Amino acid sequence: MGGWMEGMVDESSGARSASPDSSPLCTSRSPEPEQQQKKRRRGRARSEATVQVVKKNRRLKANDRERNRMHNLNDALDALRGVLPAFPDETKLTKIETLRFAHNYIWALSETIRIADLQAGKTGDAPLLLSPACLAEAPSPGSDACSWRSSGSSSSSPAYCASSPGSPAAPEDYSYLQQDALYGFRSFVPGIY
DNA sequence: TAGGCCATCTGGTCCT
DNA sequence: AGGACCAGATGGCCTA
Repeated sequence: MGGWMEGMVDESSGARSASPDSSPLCTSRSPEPEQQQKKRRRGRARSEATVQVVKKNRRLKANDRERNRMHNLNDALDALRGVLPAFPDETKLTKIETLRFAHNYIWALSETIRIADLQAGKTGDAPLLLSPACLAEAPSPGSDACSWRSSGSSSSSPAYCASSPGSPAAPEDYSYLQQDALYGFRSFVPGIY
C-alpha cells in the first residue's frame, strides 16, 4: 500500500503532477499580470487536484469491483463445496482442496459409470441411462485427467495429479468406488490431505 | 514462532 | 474509456 499516486501524469493535459510551476524561469518569462498568473496557478492546481480525485475514485471503484468479483468466486466455491461429499469432521475444505477434490470426485464418478457400463455390457443388462458418451462433454479424466482443464500449474501438480486421476490405478483397483461413495474419497484422494 | 490460508489493495493487460 | 481478469504484495488470523 501507499504511494499509489506516485509519479502520476496528468492524463488530460499531459503535464506531470510534480512541480507544476516551480521553475523561476516561468515567472520571469511571463508577461501576464500578477493576478492572471495567480488565477492560472489556482485553476491549474484545482484541475490537478480534480484529476487526482477522479483517479482515486476510479481506484476505489475498481477495488469495489474486485472485492465483489472475489466474493462471487468464493460463493461459487461454497456452492461447489455444497455438492461435494462432506467429511465427518466437518472441516471446511480450503480453496485449493475444494478444486482438487472436485476434480477427483468428477473423475471417480465417471469411472463408476464407465465400469458399471462395462459390467452391464458383459451381463447383457440394459445400458445405463448416463453412458460414458454423455460424459464426453465433460473432461475425460481417465484419458488425460491432468490436462483436461488447462495447462496451468494445478493440473500438473504431483500432489494430486500423479497419484489419482492422472495416473489411475489399474481398473481392478476401483472396488473402493462401490464400497463407500462418499467418505471413501478421502482415502483415495491423497492430494487433499 | 513459522507457515498456511485468506482478504484486500494495486497496477498491468486485455476486451468490449 | 471503463470493466473484467490476473498476479504480486501485504497484513491479519489461526494452528502446529
